[in-house]
Amino acid sequence: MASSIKDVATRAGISIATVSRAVNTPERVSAETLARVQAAMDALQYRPNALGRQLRAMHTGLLGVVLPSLANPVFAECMQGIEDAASVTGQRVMLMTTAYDLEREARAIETLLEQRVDGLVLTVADAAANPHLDRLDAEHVPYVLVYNDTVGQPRIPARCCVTVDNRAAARDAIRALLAQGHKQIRMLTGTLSASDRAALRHDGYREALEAAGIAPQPPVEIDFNADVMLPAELARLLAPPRPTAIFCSNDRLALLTIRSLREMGLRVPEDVSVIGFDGLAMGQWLMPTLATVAQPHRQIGEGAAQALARRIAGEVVPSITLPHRLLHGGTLARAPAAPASLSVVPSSLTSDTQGASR
Amino acid sequence: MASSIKDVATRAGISIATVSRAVNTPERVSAETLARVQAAMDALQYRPNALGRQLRAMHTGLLGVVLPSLANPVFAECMQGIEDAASVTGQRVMLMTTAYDLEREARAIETLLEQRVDGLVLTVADAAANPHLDRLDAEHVPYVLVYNDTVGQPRIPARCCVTVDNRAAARDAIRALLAQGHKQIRMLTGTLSASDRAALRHDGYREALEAAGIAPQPPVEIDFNADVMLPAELARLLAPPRPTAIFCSNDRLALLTIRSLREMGLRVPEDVSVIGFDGLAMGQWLMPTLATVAQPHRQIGEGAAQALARRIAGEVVPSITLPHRLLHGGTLARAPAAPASLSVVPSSLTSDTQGASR
DNA sequence: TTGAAAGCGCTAACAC
DNA sequence: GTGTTAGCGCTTTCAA
Repeated sequence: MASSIKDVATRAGISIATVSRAVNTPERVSAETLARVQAAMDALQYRPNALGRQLRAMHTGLLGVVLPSLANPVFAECMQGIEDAASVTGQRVMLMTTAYDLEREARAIETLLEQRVDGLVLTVADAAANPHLDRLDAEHVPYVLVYNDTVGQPRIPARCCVTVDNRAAARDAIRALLAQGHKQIRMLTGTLSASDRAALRHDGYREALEAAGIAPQPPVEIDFNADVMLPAELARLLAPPRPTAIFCSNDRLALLTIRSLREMGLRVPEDVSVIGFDGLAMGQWLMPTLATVAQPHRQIGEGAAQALARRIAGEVVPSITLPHRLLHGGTLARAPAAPASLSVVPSSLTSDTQGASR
Repeated sequence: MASSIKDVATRAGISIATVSRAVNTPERVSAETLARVQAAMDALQYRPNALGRQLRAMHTGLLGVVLPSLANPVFAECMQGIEDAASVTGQRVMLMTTAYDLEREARAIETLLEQRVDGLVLTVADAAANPHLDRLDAEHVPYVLVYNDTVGQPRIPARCCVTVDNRAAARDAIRALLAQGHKQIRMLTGTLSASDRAALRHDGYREALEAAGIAPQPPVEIDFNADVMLPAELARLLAPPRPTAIFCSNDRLALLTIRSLREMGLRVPEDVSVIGFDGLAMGQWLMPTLATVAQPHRQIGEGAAQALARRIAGEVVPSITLPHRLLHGGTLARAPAAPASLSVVPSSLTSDTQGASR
């Protein structure tokens, strides 16, 4: 049984109030008593009980974090940023993951609020249409969104998002492709309707192409969690007019694409250029390095924790748009004079069903 | 101000005891009062305060997690496993990261214990020589280690580790290399003294080679966090007798190695085979896929959470050794008849100091 | 089936 | 500089 303030008081032969002062405001305690308290605390291995303190104080110094999954390095890095920033100000962090499941999201928020976190950092599928956020607003719970991007959207009141400018970032990616002479640029994305930022990235894709006088092809949507590309999907991705470059809405998809292309005998970047989105550290360990639009995940997390701290303090905090950075990696090269021909239908287009059947 | 049990009681015209029962043991409350309590709770948006409950109950249902960093996908995945398992039993999870810093480790543990977590899951640099673990033992705090591997070590009492058999796993990696005709096999590792498991992997490397009648070369140690390989390190890695295969103590190092080799014109796996350790999901998205010894990170996390639950319940729980899995990826091929010659000293061996100077 | 009351560990207002 | 005491929100005896 852990010892309490009472035990310390008894042992030091003083009142609990003085022990409390010794712990929290030692300057208001005489040197002599302070020493006695110290001795007692050491002897008893006293460790203040945060629960008692928090119950009394009506706040906890706890931040609740609700993210889809740590298996995605994007969120893992962001979480690290949150933790870093929180630890600087002595806040602690409670994490719950949701796998984008609305019901788990609800439970997570509820649990965190029962624990009386001072505020929440969260990522949801679509921030403009999330019932839980409406409730948080109604209950005046301080919260900050990460990655969700409602900045351009008309909302009153606006939600505090810490994010990059997804649309502009996507435009930059496409422009980098255009600058290398690419005209046929296809987009590969996770389910558009399931992610506000994916939709925004698609907008950027369209805009950049249209500004260049090129008619964008419809994006190829594939299941967010797949770790193989189905033959049908690959076929759609390469359907005529054969693309010389592919813009993927995230790095994971980009890696998957590169692999699929190579398996069917296409060279990256000689035959097809590929650019991703996220800037996973890992992409830069590869050879060739992955061309991508890097998001400052760590800073997104840190920024969110800081913004949240201010919201908790009662400030009105606007959304924060952090700069993205185009990484001109080795998977991006000049467009080939003529698209590589696929004389033979590669095996992966016909027989790779077994690997894909999970 | 959030409403409390007292508010609900007042509004429902009953005592707080009955409200408490309505929440926790509704079967002991008459249907009629239950309805009244429900109505009051809804009207007041009542949310039970976990702090009060926990203070009273003398346990919290909180698990403390202490890990080096979530930027490392190994720990991120493990953390996801912990969270998954915890959420099944209604436990919640508080995370603190340490960057392997002993002082941060101490603070993290202290903070978590002040919050009265029921137990801890942690990874430390060297479990056999960690002062904090000794204190946890002395205070009878339930805890479980992940990745740390003291299984083979004589210790009384043994610490509960959830891990793979690092030594055997390394042996398997080397055997796979031997089976492909490799005779000159070098090992690349992070600082050996800083990691009990790296040391064990090195043991496995030595053993497997010696069993095959081959004298192992000393391992090449490089800074754990570097994201470029220094020319001097690369030179040591390739020093005669020129290796035809390289065993890296983790996947990150393996990726780095592959990149460095390719930059100097060596082909992987044609000239040099590379095998890693960890089984990062990402390694399988690459082309060629990374040969590696996969650890079941998710299950390690889940297993730890479950083991911890049992320790909290008072059981004595032995260490758990989870199976590793050899992934025979594309970066591993038959040894070349003669090692590739490096006629010219590649530029990366002489001039790449700028990239490395961070 | 319900209520009164004690107490979990702590802080802060107030009195000395 | 120190002590007394109320009370944060909750559960759980014990009585009724």
